[in-house]
Amino acid sequence: MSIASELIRGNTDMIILSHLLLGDSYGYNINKSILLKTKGLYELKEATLYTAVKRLEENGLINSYWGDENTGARRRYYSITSEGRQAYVNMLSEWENAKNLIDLLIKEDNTNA
Amino acid sequence: MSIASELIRGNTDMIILSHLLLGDSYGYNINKSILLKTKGLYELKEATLYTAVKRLEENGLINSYWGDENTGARRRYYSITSEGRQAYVNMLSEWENAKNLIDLLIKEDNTNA
DNA sequence: AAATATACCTTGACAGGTGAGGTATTATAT
DNA sequence: ATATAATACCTCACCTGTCAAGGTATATTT
Repeated sequence: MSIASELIRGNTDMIILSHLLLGDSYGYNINKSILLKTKGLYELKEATLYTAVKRLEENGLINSYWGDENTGARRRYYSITSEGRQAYVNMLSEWENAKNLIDLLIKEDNTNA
Repeated sequence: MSIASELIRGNTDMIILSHLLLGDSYGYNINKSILLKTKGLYELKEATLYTAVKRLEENGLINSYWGDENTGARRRYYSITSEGRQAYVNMLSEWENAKNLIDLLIKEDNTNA
């Protein structure tokens, strides 16, 4: 696992939920979107992505349904639930707290014991 | 594991190295210092701490030696190596990148596909 | 006909974190 | 005196999220 992944670990669910706030989407598209937004700097590995959406659905944060494409490969679409929206708000808050905590712990002006 | 811990995961080494930049220290003190700096909001679990310093030493980022206390329990002191200093700089940079990447991915103004 | 892109999924292994357990010394409260 | 708490170290089995490697299937491009 790359260093970046090791640090992004634990934020996968929040990232996926954030994407679904904009509208229903499917796995492949979620990943392409991440790749686009980060200009190729980051993408979820497929196994990570499908593990995550499975976990999110089991936890009631998203629902899924098969799309009715006439052409191309079938797609499983995901939509965020109201529990998912609430969980997302909490995750955002936790993420802000974690950032602040870590930054506090690596600050230089330690009037330290 | 608390939610905060899941997000702080992967930053343990950086946090410990940051503390050792201020001078040699020992496990128990590192943890008390973290508790102080965060005003009780966060502390490393003992198992996490001792796993981390073992890993750091195996990787050559810190050295250790037994203190010569006349009283109280024995203490194993740790000092950061030059490799450790270099690794710390890299970790700081990785952390900034990870923060930016995650924040980018949860930003609201997604002109999104 | 072969390669690439789209699109899904599972399994085994790995790494960091942690609960629960252990050892030993010293200080404090009962 | 003695029990409790604080200081200080350590290990092991387990959990969780990640991911390499494998698989299936359709459509498009070379």
